[in-house]
Amino acid sequence: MAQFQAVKGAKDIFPEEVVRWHYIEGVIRSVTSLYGFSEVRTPVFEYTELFQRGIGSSTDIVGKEMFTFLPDPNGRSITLRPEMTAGVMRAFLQKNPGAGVPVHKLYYIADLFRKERPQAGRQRQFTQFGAELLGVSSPAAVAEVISMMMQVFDTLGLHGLRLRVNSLGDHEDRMRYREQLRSYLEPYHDLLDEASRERFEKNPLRILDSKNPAVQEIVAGAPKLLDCITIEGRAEFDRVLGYLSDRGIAYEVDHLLVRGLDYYGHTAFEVVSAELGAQDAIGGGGRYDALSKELGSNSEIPAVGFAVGMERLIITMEKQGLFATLCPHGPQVFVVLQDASLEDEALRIADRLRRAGITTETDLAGRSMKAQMREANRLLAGFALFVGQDEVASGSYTLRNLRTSEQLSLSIDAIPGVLLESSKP
RNA sequence: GUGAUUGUAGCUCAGCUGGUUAGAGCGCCAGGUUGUGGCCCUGGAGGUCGGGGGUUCGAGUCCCCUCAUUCACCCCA
Repeated sequence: MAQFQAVKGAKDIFPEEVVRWHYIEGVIRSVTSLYGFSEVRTPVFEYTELFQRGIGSSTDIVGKEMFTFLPDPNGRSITLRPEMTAGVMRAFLQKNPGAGVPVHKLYYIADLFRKERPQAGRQRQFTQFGAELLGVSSPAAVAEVISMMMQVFDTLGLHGLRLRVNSLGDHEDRMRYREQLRSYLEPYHDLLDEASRERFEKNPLRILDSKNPAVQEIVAGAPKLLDCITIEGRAEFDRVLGYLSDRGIAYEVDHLLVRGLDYYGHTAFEVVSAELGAQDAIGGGGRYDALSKELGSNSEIPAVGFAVGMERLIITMEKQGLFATLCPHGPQVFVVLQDASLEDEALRIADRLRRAGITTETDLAGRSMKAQMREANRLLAGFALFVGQDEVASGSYTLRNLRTSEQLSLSIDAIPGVLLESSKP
């Protein structure tokens, strides 16, 4: 047992896996650029009030999951970001104070921190890929954002994901619905579990997405949030659905979908993967028109966005065998030296090959030739180049093709050409 | 925060109702091939059995505490 291990809920990512991240990040960068989104990077910490105001102090995230600290005795409380939307909006408002807001399209791939108990698909430090469309939140804008998210999944080859959408209406709609839901649940009050009873007082909407089967049964007959929405709101939601159908994006309207963050309103959505176990949401998002004012802007900036959990994405892709094509490639050549006295010569040759643009490795540990050859094989090197007394004396080096086992004797000057030629597809 | 689970070699794991020097596979190193890999054969190195305490003639095995892991609740990506 090592004396130190990674902090609970934090993971090391080694090269074999980093390859996967690079691949996914590449797809994200290309798809987002197709939609005209540009990357934004914001600080990993923010003043704590930003999250209290933005996410809402009644949420679990703010209530009990934040890594918060005081930088110095008289300083302001600071928190490691538990999500990106509040920070991106803050950055945007800081850069564009009070300006008439044109459309801005931003995306990010960022590390976040939440002090939860780790479990499958949940870590204390995790990464989200997300996008924020600021300045419009029209049905077309909502559809655009959902469409981009789905295109990323699609390009990665994911299948069997379910997109659930719902409309949370505006604030008044929700207040109205809240009362309807309360009066519906009233007679069942004693049948509800403890958590649901508490929500009955504080935030009855959260009872809708309870995992407790008994509660789900009760909730199944509850009035629908969608039915409390104004005609205009309902029409907008239908237009979003129309755009999705139009683009061939499958969805299901889920009346029980309520997102946990306070700033969401109107359209909300979530994508779940059957491969994930209990934490099955791979991504989610919605409209958050109210956030800008909550953060002190004097004009409301309509906005839509989503976030996708990178680790959950990777788990799902792994389960679906989508990394199979990602084959590792070794160095083009491994320089094998006969004995330690030739180290200088071997390093000179390696240096020369690298300057010629050839990926080259050599033994740095003074190991036997057999061990060096095994290493070359393990690394998936294309060739082995032998550096021995004979070669140095004659100036003619032995180059062995490790795939075909063919060997050639070549002058150093001829080697780069042969290697470059052989690595062409 | 709550519940359960697991913790033996670098890795994946065996170790029956407590009984002498703790095992396997893979990996690693060396040799079989004194200048050559992948397959095969032989040998070798490597373990405070998570940590602490207790019961016992005797504990990897039983009890308590503790730390860590994993999964679930909660919540969310």
